[in-house]
Amino acid sequence: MVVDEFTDADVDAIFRALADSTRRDIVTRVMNDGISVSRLASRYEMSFAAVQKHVAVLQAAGLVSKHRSGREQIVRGDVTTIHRIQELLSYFEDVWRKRALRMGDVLNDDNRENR
Amino acid sequence: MVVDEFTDADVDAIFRALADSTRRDIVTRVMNDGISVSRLASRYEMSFAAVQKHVAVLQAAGLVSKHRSGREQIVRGDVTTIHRIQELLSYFEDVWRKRALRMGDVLNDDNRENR
DNA sequence: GTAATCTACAACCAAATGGTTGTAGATGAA
DNA sequence: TTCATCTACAACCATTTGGTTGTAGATTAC
Repeated sequence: MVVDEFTDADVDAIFRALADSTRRDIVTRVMNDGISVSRLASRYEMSFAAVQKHVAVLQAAGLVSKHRSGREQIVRGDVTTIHRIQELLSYFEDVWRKRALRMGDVLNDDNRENR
Repeated sequence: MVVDEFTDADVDAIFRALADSTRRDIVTRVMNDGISVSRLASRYEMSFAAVQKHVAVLQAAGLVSKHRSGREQIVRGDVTTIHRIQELLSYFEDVWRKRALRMGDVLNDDNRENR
């Protein structure tokens, strides 16, 4: 596991969920305020069922949650998980940056400045 | 596209490449110093060809590069792309954190047109 | 030279993915 | 009640993914 709270499978699911532009779009859309699945679906050129599946993938990854409101199902960004994912992304930034720096130490200055 | 330099397909490939614990492990391993594909393969319980494919996925996403050294192929973290990906991850952190702001401005490029 | 090692790549396979259509159950509106 | 809307979910399909084995080409070691 990478960060305390996440298992490898969790991280897989999160990155997997983000590896689709429609799903990335959905996540940012529902961060403002909740949007019903049907309203969401009307904005994409695919079937309602397809959007339903995308939402399910995001939900399984913990990026969004759903709650009923009458006959509608409201999708919204799951703030707590989003925050944990921010930490996850920061973690990877850290690992890469530190490792890259360590590699820079090994190399000479010319190589460092080549970028 | 989400960040200037990346197309949607680029971002797809990057997140997709990271959605596998073996590949995440490879990325962090080769950040220190380059490792040959065979040496890399010896550390995982899968065939050489399988590791070869994982490296190919990472390479296609721009996360690592390969260069020949004799009969070996050395895999190393592509520092410039890694840096751009750090910016990408920061971008998503920003978008999510500032979710109270108008979303249309932030993600217009990523949007399909509504009807 | 021959043998061992490293890589590339094709062919194949099972499972997952991303889409579709169709059917059925709740719920709200008239 | 009746009808329209929203959702859930199954079945199906094509493509991709992640793995395998096998073969062949370079390169190094002896």
